[in-house]
Amino acid sequence: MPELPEVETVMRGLAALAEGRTILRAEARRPDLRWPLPDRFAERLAGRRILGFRRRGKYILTRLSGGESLLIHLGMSGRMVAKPAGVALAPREGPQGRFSDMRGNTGALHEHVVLLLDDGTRIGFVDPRRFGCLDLVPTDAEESHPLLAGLGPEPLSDGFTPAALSAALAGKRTPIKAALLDQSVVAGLGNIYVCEALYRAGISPRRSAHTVAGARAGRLVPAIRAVLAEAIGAGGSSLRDYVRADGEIGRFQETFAVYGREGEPCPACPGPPCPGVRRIVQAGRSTFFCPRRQR
DNA sequence: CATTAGCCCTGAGAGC
DNA sequence: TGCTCTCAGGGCTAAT
Repeated sequence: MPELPEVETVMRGLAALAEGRTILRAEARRPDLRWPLPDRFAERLAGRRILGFRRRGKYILTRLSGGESLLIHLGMSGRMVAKPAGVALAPREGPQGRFSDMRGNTGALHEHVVLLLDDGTRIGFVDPRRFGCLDLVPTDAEESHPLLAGLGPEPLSDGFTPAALSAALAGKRTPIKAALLDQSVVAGLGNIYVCEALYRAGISPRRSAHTVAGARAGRLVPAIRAVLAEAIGAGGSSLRDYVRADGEIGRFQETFAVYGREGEPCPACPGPPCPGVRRIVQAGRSTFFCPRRQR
């Protein structure tokens, strides 16, 4: 479930491995991702130099020579699995399975796209559920891409202020939980970090979005910032491995106060009268919160 | 226009 | 042991 911190971590890992390198060859093994790969995708990548990386919301933008950028979205289950130059891809156990192509290269099952770099690095886009997508976009028009055009402010940027958030929430009658998942309100939050940020800010996920203004918005903005910054700083400890050869999935849930902790004591007010962490369903998705601390 | 339900997809885990 | 069922959810489209 890559949200902003995981995408940031993956992007940094890719940058360390691939910035300045040239794509010798690309393979499109399965074009039917969330949207079909663009025409002649693999051919258009070959020979390009990788100039730099940036992140926008949950999207990675890879600036290439020739005036185009590679847009990457990891969806729900997407990973970038990299084999650094000169390192053999370690055999891997488990349900991911393995395969060998006709050249003898091995990779994980569901490896839909492969980039081969000029120093021998091999980067695979692996996405079992295929909710992710890849596209090519003119670099000078990245922000006009249909998937990026409607995104709200970056939560870690200066533009994300309590006043800006209040303005974006004004008139919205939906629960604040649903509003924060709306990428046009703020870009990059997913279910986990919305739950955690609302907990830190002491705001009920059921509260009508337009009432989050003034002091509440003043608490929520720094709460969002803090939880994202901590998650990034924690190494995306869960997902730093996503860009490693072994594709190991790290620890995840240990750092969370409420997410996935239904029935457990609230970290801030353990014991009665606090009923502990509750789970409700909003817009078809689980919300975890402390009903005593969050109002 | 605002909001919600449905859909896509596969693996993990629970229950029988 | 092995099957079936439920859940996970990002972001779109269709329906309300």
